[in-house]
Amino acid sequence: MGNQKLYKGSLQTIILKLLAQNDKMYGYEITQKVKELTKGELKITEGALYPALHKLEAEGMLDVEVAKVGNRLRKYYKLTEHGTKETVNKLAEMQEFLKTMQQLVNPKFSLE
Amino acid sequence: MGNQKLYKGSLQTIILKLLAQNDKMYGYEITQKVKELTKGELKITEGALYPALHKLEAEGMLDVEVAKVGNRLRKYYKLTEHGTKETVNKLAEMQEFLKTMQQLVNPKFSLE
DNA sequence: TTTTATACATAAGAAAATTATGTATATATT
DNA sequence: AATATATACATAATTTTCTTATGTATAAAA
Repeated sequence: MGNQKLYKGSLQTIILKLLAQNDKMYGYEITQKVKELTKGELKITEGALYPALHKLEAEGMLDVEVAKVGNRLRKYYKLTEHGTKETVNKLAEMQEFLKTMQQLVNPKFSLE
Repeated sequence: MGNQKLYKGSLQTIILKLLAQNDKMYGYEITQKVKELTKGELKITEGALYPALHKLEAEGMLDVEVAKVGNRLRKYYKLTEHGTKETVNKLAEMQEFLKTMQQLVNPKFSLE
């Protein structure tokens, strides 16, 4: 996990993708889900997550719904219509980025 | 090219990889090579490149050799022994990052 | 002759994270 | 019963890494 800094710039896309496949999620749940899906490779910190969620909400990509579970509160986030459209774009951009980087760092490329 | 910010954090690795396969290169050459290899997808700006080269040099990853071509100067950079070792690590980290991100954003993943 | 390309560099500012800190409840461990 | 860990939110200070703007200078092309 010395590659945490490579994830810089991809947090928004990760959040949007998770919400696209899970309908609604709350912050803490997102951190746990990412840890699980990446087998501990990526640990989203609260200092990164919450500001990112607030920003996505401010941009109209997410709607919030506060729920009380026991005596503790949760903020459930879900994609707005706009957010759903943007998710498609962000995922396409991510795929292109991954493809380009793969070509750049692929050992085979040195044989050209 | 709305995905320039996804490249944040990967510049060092890109530079090292290019130097691993080209022995020695100068700054401007690197910007052109990246533009060519990525078909214009990624344009490295001077404001990002030169500080990055200076940092790699300060860290003992690169050696510099100044050359005069015509009346203009070039600074050729090449990997040090330490830089060569670090390149291997950085490339491994990059591969792991790409693999993880691929899994995270892969549409198929939503079928689990 | 004026624009574009080559070739370096740095400074100001923005974006996105890390690290540290804070509050509070719930559960597990000793 | 006491303490540590997990759950759940949040923000502030700082750092990293970039973009944008600016500067200098030579060479080639329009």
